[in-house]
Amino acid sequence: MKDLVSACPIEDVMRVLSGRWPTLLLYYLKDGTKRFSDLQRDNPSISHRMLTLELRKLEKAGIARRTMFEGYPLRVEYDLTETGLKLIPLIDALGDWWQTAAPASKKVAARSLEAV
Amino acid sequence: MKDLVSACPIEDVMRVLSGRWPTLLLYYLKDGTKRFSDLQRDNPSISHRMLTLELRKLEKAGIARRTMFEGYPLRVEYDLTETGLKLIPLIDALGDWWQTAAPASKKVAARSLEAV
DNA sequence: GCGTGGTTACAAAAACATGCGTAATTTACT
DNA sequence: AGTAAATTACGCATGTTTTTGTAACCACGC
Repeated sequence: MKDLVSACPIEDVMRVLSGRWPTLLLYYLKDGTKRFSDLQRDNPSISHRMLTLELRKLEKAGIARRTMFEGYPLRVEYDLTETGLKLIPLIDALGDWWQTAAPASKKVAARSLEAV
Repeated sequence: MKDLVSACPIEDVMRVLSGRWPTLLLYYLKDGTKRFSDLQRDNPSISHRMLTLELRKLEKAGIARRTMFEGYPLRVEYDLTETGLKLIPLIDALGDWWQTAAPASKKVAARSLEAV
């Protein structure tokens, strides 16, 4: 039986941020409150199933907040918590690091291809 | 292995850092040069195969450097590149963020995420 | 035959996609 | 007026694909 909360905080962080979607969603949510359908439009390649699952994960981790409005058609809004907002500059720093550091090996080619 | 370059830098970064091992290996490599067997000892729960695969990934991403010495028994050493070293404070910042921001609710979150 | 750093083939698990169903109200069509 | 269809944010069942794990084997020199 594994440890539920690991000794290393980095392990815990990566349990939340790992994968294709979490940081991307952060990236879109930083612009402000978004509805489910907004996020779908922002990132058409995510399936609606993944979108719900990932949003729940972010919510449970205290990064995003989910607000549901009564009535039909359904309306649900998502935005970042204080904690989530603090995460943004850290994610950005990672992006910057990637772009500035060791450009040679990374920019193998200006390839178009599946842009998200 | 998938190509490391896409439209969004964050996507690229996470393609390298996602998963259980990359950041952990970073964490151990930051202490200095390590041999394959050192890393195995540092983190006994990683499988032999995963360790080689992850190390190759870090190498390919320009984060770690692999130095092989001729002769037997084989000797291979790993350490961080300049680029890799620059990544360390960013990873640390993520760890700090996790610990400082709403610590109580997160330990709960980490637990419930496992259940999912 | 042990220890080193690997590889290969195969199995298991996790991540992710696809398509259908649901709700109450509004719009559109006949 | 009456019916059909669209809307929204999901849940569920069932794929497919990707990642990770297991185990065995290789090379070599001592």
